[in-house]
Amino acid sequence: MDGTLPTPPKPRRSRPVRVADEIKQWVVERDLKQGDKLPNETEMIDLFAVSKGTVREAMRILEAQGLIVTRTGPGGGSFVGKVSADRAKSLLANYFYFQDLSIADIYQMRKALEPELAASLAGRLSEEQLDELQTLADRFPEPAHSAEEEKDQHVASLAFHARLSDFSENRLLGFVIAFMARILTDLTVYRRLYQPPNIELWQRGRAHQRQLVDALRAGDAAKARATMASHMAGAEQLMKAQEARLKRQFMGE
Amino acid sequence: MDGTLPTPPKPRRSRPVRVADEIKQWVVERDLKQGDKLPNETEMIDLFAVSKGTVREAMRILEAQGLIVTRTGPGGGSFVGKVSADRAKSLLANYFYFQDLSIADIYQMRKALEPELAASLAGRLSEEQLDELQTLADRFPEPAHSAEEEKDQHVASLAFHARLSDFSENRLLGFVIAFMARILTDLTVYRRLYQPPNIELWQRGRAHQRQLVDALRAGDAAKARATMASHMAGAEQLMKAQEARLKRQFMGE
DNA sequence: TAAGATTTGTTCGTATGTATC
DNA sequence: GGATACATACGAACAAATCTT
Repeated sequence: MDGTLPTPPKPRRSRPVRVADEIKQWVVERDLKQGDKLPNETEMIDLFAVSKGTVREAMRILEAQGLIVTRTGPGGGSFVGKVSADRAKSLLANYFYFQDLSIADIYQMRKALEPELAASLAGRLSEEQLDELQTLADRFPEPAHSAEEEKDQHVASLAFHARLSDFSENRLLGFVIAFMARILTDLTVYRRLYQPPNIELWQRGRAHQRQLVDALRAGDAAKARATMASHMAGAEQLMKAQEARLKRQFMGE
Repeated sequence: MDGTLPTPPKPRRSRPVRVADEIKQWVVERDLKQGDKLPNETEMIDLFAVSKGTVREAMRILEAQGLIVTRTGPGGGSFVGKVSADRAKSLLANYFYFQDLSIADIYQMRKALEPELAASLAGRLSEEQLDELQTLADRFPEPAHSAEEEKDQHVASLAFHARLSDFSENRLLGFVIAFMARILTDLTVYRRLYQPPNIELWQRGRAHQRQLVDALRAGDAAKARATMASHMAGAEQLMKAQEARLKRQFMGE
């Protein structure tokens, strides 16, 4: 039976896409590392037996994924490039653009992860790193006078968390936390949140950040975790008051 | 002062990249949704005053990010496309290809997130969903007889977690958990892990999965969380025995 | 089944831009 | 500044896929 295939749903990948895959494979087979040079256009044309236009489209595909970079001129060409954290966040943001994320969803994650991060960093940061965090936490010592200033304070607070995530040795944990900070920052910047700022909660949040730096300095993992957990609970309250679905934006780059 | 700009370090984005950005903006301005049609090639050429090749390269960039899909023929053209979870995972995997992730890193995350997922699903799954999980958990009732079978069991176990993550209403939480399951699956498939399988730990893990389904069915969030936490601790032990850096592969699609 | 229409897919030739020497 | 080695961009032609009649 079934002598004829029922034409399986074959999306028929175009030639540039196939060539892009072949190039990837070519790179993997040769175990090329970041910075290594790929064949130039004319060599690619011979290698994969396609025209220049097709090669170029394939290169754009790889470039869009951050896998290669290209330079013109002598000594130029295409090179294996390391995908940057920033680009990875952008590509991921494109996905969540189509999802229906709520503030509550993000804070469910933050409550689970940020205390973990805090605990794992206790006693492992250098003086410089601690000082930098201290500086970030000490910005905006005065209560906000305007909605605009309120917004700046919130962005600064998120920057504190993003910086903290940079210090994590666990790249996955750090990335996810930084990604959430970015989403919340975009949300804060693009929207006019904060009609009725809750001064008291903000003050407590800032106090938490300072306490956290102290705990990190003292190497007290348990206290760092508890402080962060408390901080997250407060921040969540603050955000939930402004319950909003995340802005759908065709984000880029 | 500064009558002349000091020519900031401008990487000079190529024309296709700029056009891709313009198209994105064009789409956002018109608030196009998934499935909406974009102008065809010739219209794009007029619209952005570039050649056909440039338009096509720009389209490839957007396509590589999953933002558009393209079909040939009458009624064909380019359409706004929803970024699939699978593609998002692939793009993210490209980033972590260049990072140095350890088993311990992933399990630090799993221990924090999977119990949270379990708790949030308690009492919220349909009979069908619970039965499906039960079926997944009941596969491989016999202890593994070979390393190959051992591997299959591990992959099946990860499939259980991946399926569980699909049911989460928190898309971010679900995505991150599914992503980790995928990384671990790839790791298991591509590597010959499991020389000395620990039968007892595996049995306990399978028992945990069944207990978890029971707790979910009973709507007992606390028990679901505790069971999952215990399960993660066991799985971590099992994996750490095979401490390995994650395979570096130029992953794709 | 077949022909025609529509739209993307692919190639080639040529010219221009850019960075290095 | 000129030569060189690359990528970049354009335009015209043709091929392939797919829908309609």
